[in-house]
Order: sequence, then structure tokens, then C-alpha cells
Amino acid sequence: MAPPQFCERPALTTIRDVARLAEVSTATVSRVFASDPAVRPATASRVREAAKQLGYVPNTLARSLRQQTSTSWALIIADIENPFLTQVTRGVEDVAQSAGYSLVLCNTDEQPEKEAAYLNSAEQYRVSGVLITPTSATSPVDQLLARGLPVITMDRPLRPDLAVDTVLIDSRRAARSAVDRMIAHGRRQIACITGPRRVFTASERVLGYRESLLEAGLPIDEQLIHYAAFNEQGGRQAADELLGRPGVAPVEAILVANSMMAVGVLQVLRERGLRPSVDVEIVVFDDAPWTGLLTPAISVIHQPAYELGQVAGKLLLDRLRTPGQPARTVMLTATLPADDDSPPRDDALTTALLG
Amino acid sequence: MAPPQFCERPALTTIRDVARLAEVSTATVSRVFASDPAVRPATASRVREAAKQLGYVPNTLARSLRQQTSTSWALIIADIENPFLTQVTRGVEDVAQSAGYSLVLCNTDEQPEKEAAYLNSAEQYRVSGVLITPTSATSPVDQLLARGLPVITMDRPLRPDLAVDTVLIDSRRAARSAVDRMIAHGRRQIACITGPRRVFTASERVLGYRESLLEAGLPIDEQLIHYAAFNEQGGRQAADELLGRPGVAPVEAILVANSMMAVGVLQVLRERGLRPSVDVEIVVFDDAPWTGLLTPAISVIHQPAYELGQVAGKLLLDRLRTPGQPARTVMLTATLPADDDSPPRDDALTTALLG
DNA sequence: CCGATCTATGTCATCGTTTACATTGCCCTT
DNA sequence: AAGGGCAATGTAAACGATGACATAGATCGG
Repeated sequence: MAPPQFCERPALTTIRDVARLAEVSTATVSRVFASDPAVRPATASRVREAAKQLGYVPNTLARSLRQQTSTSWALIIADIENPFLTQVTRGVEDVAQSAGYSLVLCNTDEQPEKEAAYLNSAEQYRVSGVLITPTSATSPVDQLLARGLPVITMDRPLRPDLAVDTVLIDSRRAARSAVDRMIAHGRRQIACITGPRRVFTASERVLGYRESLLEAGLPIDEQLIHYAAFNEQGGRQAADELLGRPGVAPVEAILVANSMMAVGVLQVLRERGLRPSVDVEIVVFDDAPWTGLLTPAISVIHQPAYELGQVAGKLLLDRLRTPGQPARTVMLTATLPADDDSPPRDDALTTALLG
Repeated sequence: MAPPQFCERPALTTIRDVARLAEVSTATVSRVFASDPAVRPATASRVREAAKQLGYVPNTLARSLRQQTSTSWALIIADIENPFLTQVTRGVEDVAQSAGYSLVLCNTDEQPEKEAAYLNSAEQYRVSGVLITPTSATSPVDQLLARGLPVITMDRPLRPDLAVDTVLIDSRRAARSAVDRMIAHGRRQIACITGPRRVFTASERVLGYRESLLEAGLPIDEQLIHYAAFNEQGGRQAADELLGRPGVAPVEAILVANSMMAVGVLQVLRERGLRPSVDVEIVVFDDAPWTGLLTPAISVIHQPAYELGQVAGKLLLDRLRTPGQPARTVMLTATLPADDDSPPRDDALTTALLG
């Protein structure tokens, strides 16, 4: 008597097995699972009973193959460890889940090659939609679009000639307000530490920075603008270069393009004995919860990350329902809380879109 | 002449179209894509040429259906916004990607119902393996196992009678060391703020806390142990209750079970004018990078999250290669850096397993 | 009581691959 | 020159579900 071979994979039960046990045809079983009202209740319950008894689980692969549509989306993000993007992910996930879709998660690490591979893989998996934070405006989504596969781009736009739905956050304006405020505070040597040049949001924040200085009639010192990796290490490196320059006027304020970089920047300040907010005013994109713990607290720009994900998910749902419609762009607003620490005001545009 | 209907989904090209164009049979095309050496190089390149010309992308669904195996894993985690778990995710993702698997990401929000739904969905999608941080020890994975579908449980064990590979972090020991140290520092009113009772790691950390006090011959005050949600809100609530009790000896130290809770706890301290490290010693599980920014810096327990994910992925790969083998449990070590701020020492066990 | 109508269910081709098996040449050996 | 062996490719039956169409039985009006 052989011991029970637990790991010998048993043949999975199929719709045919259920049909046999319930003494009906496979078509009837299929109809029962599709809740077709034409099936007599007695038959239906017999089928259900049989299915339960056999532990039948429908094969989504077979169904998708036959129906020529799948119920999963590919979510391609640049960095799974970036809290901003995890919040986006959660927003997408909630919408997907409540509409019955699954999410295939892909992490590109800001590498165009990984991105291209994942786009290809999304196509192979025949997902019914793709949501992406592209590594650059020229991400190879053309082929997907040519096949009519809906693409939603999040946080960063694609080439304007591509017909893709887009959800953005107006970070240029937020950057400008932040620098406006630094100037109002009397700061003059204002620096900007941002992400890789290729990344839209990184450049956009520099643009806002420039606009503010320009408008105030202040000179723009290219030495004060640093492009670095969108992480702690990048922030550290940029801050080190920025603060280590001998014989120049000391930096009085820094606009930092995301919360991961901010950690690195703040570490460097600390190592150099500079007090954030006091010696160097700091404004950071992303309202990481820990920023409030510093004394005095540093300023943050609130980005509606969860809403971004939600809106993206809803745009995709919408496009799946009514395919032919023209591409839409939704712009959400980043908010810089007022100086007096009042909470960020509710934004009319955002709430309207989240309906 | 009708305008080009961009969104009219064109019929996807299949292996048959490629075969026709290359003037071979579908079998040959299939063989070319499987790099079968039996195909004559001339034929192979003709096929490849045809495929490229038609923009052919293989249909993974059909392939999986036919081959009765898929190349995706389900990754079911409790909270996508928990940095510990995102690091785990990245560890899994890296292993999966380099072995050619895709990840279907599922976020349970610590809700057993969502977890059950996702387990079911994993079965429907015929993933070839499941990695999970279960919401409780009784998560319904039985059916998956009965089908021979490999399950790897991460960070939290399942019922010991289930034959699943397990990767854990010895957080009980780490908790004990942390409390040992608080005691050595002369603290006596030591509290513990942890996650939901049902969650293994939450209870485990309390156990370590108890062991330390017991061993030191100190009394255990149940009022000092708080179970709360594993997030900022939970930490805030627990700390409020803990520090708001009138007429009792003030709390001198708190062991906090994760970094998200720590934010809430530290906010409450701040609101109450208590200085972390000085008035109340704080030790936190998870080495969130921002913890080093506080002055004086609070202590953290380093959990090898990325390695946890990596090991889990490797265990799954291993099991897929050689199915019958008995279930294994790997225990990783959490480390509490020495008082003098020296970096966490390299752990022999961990490095051996990561080989 | 017959045909029309309707209801409940069955038949079977199909989705796009893979792969066991069959087939076709060709070369080589004796 | 016949036949064995091999290399390269073709044929066709799966995989598991769906749904257009067919069919059998019940119901009903005249």
C-alpha cells in the first residue's frame, strides 16, 4: 500500500467531470456558471452540487482563450518601493478589484529595457488593459495601441501623438508655489534636487522652479539644479555635491522632488550640522507621514497619489466599456499646505473626477 | 473610403498566419519559438522574418492551457503600503523575473475575506505557485495544496499540519533583545504596541517582550500591552491610550511592532511634549530610512525584508523543479544594531541561504 | 389532434498552442 | 539497387471552456 503522494498533482476537474456527475452536458454546466436564467432551477442546483462535490474551479485561461478577452490588467510601475507609487497601486487595485479585474504587477526599476519586456509580456498575456508610469515619453506602447489594447499612462505623459488616456499631477505649478514661498521667506540661494532628466515629473519640477525664480527676477544658477536617481542614494549624492562646493554662497533652501530623495538630503544636512527649516528650508514632494516628525517640521507638497490610481483605473474601465472614444487627459492638483500648517484644502477638480 | 478605425480591435495574428506567410506548418512555427534545434536554420529565419513582419506575439493563454502550466505566481500580501512588504515584494519580483515568471499581485488589507477570494482567484488563473503573507494561521490554502499547487508562506506561519514551505523572521528573539536593552538602560515602565492579535508576528513580538521581562524578574503589566491596527492610525490610538492614563507611573519605553505604527506613536509623543529616546525610549521593528533623521535617532530592528522575499521566491522555484520534497522552513534573523550605532552585523544563516 | 411555439438541454466547432506520431526525402551501406 | 536510418517537416488531436445552432419534449390554439 503506497503512502498518499501528496505532491503528485491530481488531474484537475473540468467542466466535463461536473457534467458527467450531474448527468447533463458541458453546455449546461457552463450556463449554470454564467447564471443563464434558461436553466431549470432543479438542474442548476444539481450542477452546483456536483461542482462543489468535485471541488471544481473554472479555468480562467480556457475561458479567456475562448472569449478572446481576459479579466486582468497589467500595472507597470517604475519603483515598487516608492511610497508614492504604492499609493497609486492601491488606488488602481481597489478599482480593479471592485470591477472584477486582477492586476499583474510589473516593476521596471526605471529601466527602459525592463519596461519594454513587460509591455511585451502584457501583450502575450492578453491582458485587457495596461496602466503604466512610463520611464520616458517614448516608451514602446505603439504596438499595444495598434492592436487596440487600451493604455492608460499615469503621472508621466507619453508622446502627444499617441492616443492614450493620461492622468497627471500638476507638479510644475506646485514646484513654482513652493519656490515662490521660499523667496517670500527671504531665501535667495535656492536649489533643486530632482530625478533623472528623462523622467517627465523630474524635469517638470525644475521648470516650475525656474519659472518662479524668473518671475521674481532672480538669477538662475545651473549649479543649483541637480538631476539624480529618484531614491535615497540619489538625494544623498546630489546634496553632497550641492553643499560641498567651496567658496560659494551657502544654499539656503532646497526643493526636493520626492520623499525617498528627501531622506538622503536630510541625512547629508544632518551630517553637515545644518538644521532643516532653520539653516536650509526644505520642501519635499510627496507627503510622507514621517515628515511631520522632524522639528521643526519640513514642508511637503501633497500629491493625490491614491486618487491618481483611482482615476487611472476608472479611465480604463470607461474605455473598456466604450472603446471608440477619444483619449482624455486628467490633471490633478498637488497642494502645498499654507504656512500656518492648515490642512490642504479640498480641490474641486479632483473631487469632481472622483465622483 | 472609410477612415481607419483605430479602436476597432484588429484580429490578432496567430501562429497560423505566420505559418501561412512562411509557407510552413504551425508545428514548425511553434518549434522555432521553442528554439527546437531540429528546425533547419534557413526555415527558422524565414519563420522569424514572417513573425516579425506580422507583428506576431504568442498567446500565453493558449500555451498555458495546452501545456497545463502557467508562468505566473500569485503574490498575496497583507498591505501594499507597508514598506516592509514592498521590500518583500521586490525580493520576490526579482527572483520571479529572472526565472521568467510573472507576478499577479493581490492586496488583502489584512481581510480574511479578500484573502479567501484571492486564493480562489489564484486557483482559477492556474498560477503555478502562490506566495502569501496569510492574515491568520488558518488561511484557506488547503484546497490549493490538495491540488498540488505549491504554496509558500512568508513572515507568518500556517497551521503546522499543512505541508507548506515557510520563511520567517525570528522577531521574538529580536523583541526580547530590544526589551533586554531597555531594561539595561534602566527603563522599567516598558510598553509594547503591536499589531492585531490574530497576526502571528504581532503576538510573537509580545512573546519576546514578555520573555525579557520575565527573565529580568520584572512584573508584567497587561495594561502596557496594546494590540492595534498595523498602521499609523493604530499606533496613534494605542499610544494615546497608553500615555493618557491618569495616576499611573509614566511609560519609560515602548517597543513598536512596525514602522507605520511608529509614525503614529511618535506623533503622539510629540503632541504630548515627550521626547523620544530621552523621555521615552523607542525601539521599532523595520528599519525605515527616516528613523535615522530624528534627533536623537531612535533604535530600529532591522528585518531582512528583501531577503525574505528572495528566499521565498527561491523556495518556490525549487519546489517547482523538484515537487515531491518535504516542506522546509527557513528562519531569518532580525538584528538590533549595537548601542554604539555600529552597522548590523552580517548574518551567517541569511547569507548561506541566499548563496 | 396537428402543427406552431416555446423551453430546456445537447452537439460540436472554436479559441491558439503544443506535441505525439506520421510522412517525406535524402544519404549511406552492403 | 534496395532498404535502413536520419533529418526536417507536416498532420491532427488535445488543453477546457463557450455559444451558435440543433433537437427533444411540453404546451397551446384552433
